[in-house]
Amino acid sequence: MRLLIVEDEKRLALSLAKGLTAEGYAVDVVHDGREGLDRATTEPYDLVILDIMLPGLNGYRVCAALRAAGHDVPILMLTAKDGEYDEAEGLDTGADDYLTKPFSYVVLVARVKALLRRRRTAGASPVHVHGDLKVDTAARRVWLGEEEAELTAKEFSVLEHLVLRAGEVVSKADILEHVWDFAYEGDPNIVEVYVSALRRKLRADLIRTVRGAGYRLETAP
Amino acid sequence: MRLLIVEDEKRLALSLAKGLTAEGYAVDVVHDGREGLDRATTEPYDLVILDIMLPGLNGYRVCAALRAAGHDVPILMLTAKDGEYDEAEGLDTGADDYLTKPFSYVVLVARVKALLRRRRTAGASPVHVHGDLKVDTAARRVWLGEEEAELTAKEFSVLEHLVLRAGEVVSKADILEHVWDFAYEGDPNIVEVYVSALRRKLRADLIRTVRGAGYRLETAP
DNA sequence: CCTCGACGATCAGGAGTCGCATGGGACCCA
DNA sequence: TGGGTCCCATGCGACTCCTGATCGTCGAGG
Repeated sequence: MRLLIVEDEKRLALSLAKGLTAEGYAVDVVHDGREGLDRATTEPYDLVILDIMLPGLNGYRVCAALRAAGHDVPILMLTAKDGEYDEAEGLDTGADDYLTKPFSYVVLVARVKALLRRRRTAGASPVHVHGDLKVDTAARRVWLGEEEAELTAKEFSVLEHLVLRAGEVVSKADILEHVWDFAYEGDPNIVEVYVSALRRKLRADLIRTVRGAGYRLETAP
Repeated sequence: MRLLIVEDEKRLALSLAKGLTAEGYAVDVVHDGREGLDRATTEPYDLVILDIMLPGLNGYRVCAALRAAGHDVPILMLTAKDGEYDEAEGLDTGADDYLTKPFSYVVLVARVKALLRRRRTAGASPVHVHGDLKVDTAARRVWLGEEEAELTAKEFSVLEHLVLRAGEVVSKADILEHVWDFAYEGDPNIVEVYVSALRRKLRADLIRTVRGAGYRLETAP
């Protein structure tokens, strides 16, 4: 799951990014509206956290422009508490939810999770079952049969991405784009390393290699 | 399409059942949470309409129990408008959508249809069937009858291109352009090589040669 | 009906690519 | 400072892909 934070208050942006990264999300941060719009249109984010008061292009306009361009990525607006900006206007321009500053970090995470779950296309349940594999994306826990597997954050993210598209072939480039953030420029070998780890910790035949195309999580055992 | 209604207000439950039956759905009704959970785990429903305030086991717990058991049937929650129950909590436990009482019948039907549609489009990958040939482009898998065929990346690409234009004659130049780099300058014999491989791995008469023009995937056996 | 030429099919082998495993180093957090 | 995660690099093994050559087949015209 990959998030974009568009927020010009750098301290806030940084602390959010840090916290959400710790939750296991891949997080990118930009500080003005124009760049936020560029990024959101070119990179595959699962959610955008969008401040309203921004240099360059304000949050409303970024939001409206995204919707106009046909992007339906969930957008969580951050509004100032003084009511100078209207939350209803935010929802009107196509935002999915809003949060009034100041807010607690716990609330933010809850909203983010709720939005991701609500918008998820492939079955809204946070629990995915394929054969004897069970993945709880909300709790970030994995079971193989009765046994729970201990995965690292990245391992889980890779597995999550495969599970969300179970049965389909997912290319390494696709996994890279969704699981790693913008700053990453390494080679796709890293995906192989993580798939290898998942096979070792789970079961080797769970993730099939489709040579020249990518990986596929097997649905039928 | 088979629906389960778990709702203890018998008048409401009955009127919903009647209406949805008229829409062409097969509808079962139960009046308490425990029985709802039993039914939902043992019978194959396409959607569950679940009231929150229920005798026996409340809606949240039914929903959570279903998810925990690995069922990903779409769940539409019915919540009381007084906010005594939290809609966010409903979504947290794994519901797909919620509706606040009182609601109009039209809205309910719309939501039901939307949920069923969302599920269908999400799960369905583009599968092409021609005679006993089945090609799943998302999974990159090919079956001939019951037997799955193992194709290499290039073989699959060539077949995919033919399948997308099934019944039409596709020239070798056309295949070259789409499957190979546009800059490819090798000789067209390469296409013949791959068609040959496909015939060997699938069935010889599946791909017809049209001398001087190209190849055609047979649609009728 | 036969012949010949052009087009297509098939085969095998080597070059190159792709994927896997592994170990080590950088970094972070306790 | 120590444990753990994450990323990088390397070497190996296996498979794919393409080339070129030979063989087969179709069909038009003599």
